[in-house]
Amino acid sequence: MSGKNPDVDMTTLSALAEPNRKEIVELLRSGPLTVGEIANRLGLRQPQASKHLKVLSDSGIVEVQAEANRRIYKLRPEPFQALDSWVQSFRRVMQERFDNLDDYLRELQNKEKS
Amino acid sequence: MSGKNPDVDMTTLSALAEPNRKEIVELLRSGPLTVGEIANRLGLRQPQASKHLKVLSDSGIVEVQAEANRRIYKLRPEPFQALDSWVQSFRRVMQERFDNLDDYLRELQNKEKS
DNA sequence: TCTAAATATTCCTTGACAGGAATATTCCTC
DNA sequence: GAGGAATATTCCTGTCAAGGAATATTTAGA
Repeated sequence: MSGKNPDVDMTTLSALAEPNRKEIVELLRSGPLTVGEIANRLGLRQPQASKHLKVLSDSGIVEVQAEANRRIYKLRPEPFQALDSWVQSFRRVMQERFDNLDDYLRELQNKEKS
Repeated sequence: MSGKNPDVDMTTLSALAEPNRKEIVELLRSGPLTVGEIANRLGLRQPQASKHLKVLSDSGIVEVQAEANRRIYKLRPEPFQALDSWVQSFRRVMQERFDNLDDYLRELQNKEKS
């Protein structure tokens, strides 16, 4: 038909595919945080927190603001917008319309099992 | 404030975090395909294609329909819906509103650099 | 300048995982 | 039922990434 589908950076996905990093992202949803606070709230050791934050930072998910001794990390909007666009490109799949007979029959079969 | 945020299964993310698997998913966006077709179009060897499809299947991203000799794989809507909900829970981040002074000042700084 | 706090970095080890090659399994056709 | 096509599975190997521990770096303050 028309133009290309939106894409999402693999580094975004692989960064989010690590449990601790995903938790960091969830945590930062409510606002910027310091490395120490992140480590504390998630029960991580400081070096691991720093390492995970570096990965998140390298992938552009997070940005740093130096505040004297501390580094304040916050989420960046772009990766989430890109991820959103990408997922949206599957709206046809998400609609879950049963357009053809095969799907319809398989759905009937499933209902019979219950 | 109110209820909990939507969550997304880690297996969904880690399954998608592998380049070949993501390509398989992109490919299946246009419709169900056979293992052989998937392998051909993506330049994969059949066993690797099968293995990746197993991972995708285990995570619920994909489902199989046996058709005699062949196995037809197609996308399942649920993981994408879940991923969509999850990303939507970051809408505040995605809006990129500069609600506070800090952000505003940093934005000014960036503009001065150019 | 010395110290302490906050953070980043390095080195090491271990486990997970992806690819290659070979083989097993299933099903159709003759 | 023998052979071949399509797919799954197993075994092996190498790579990469995460955690632990130690150390380096930066900054504020006395």
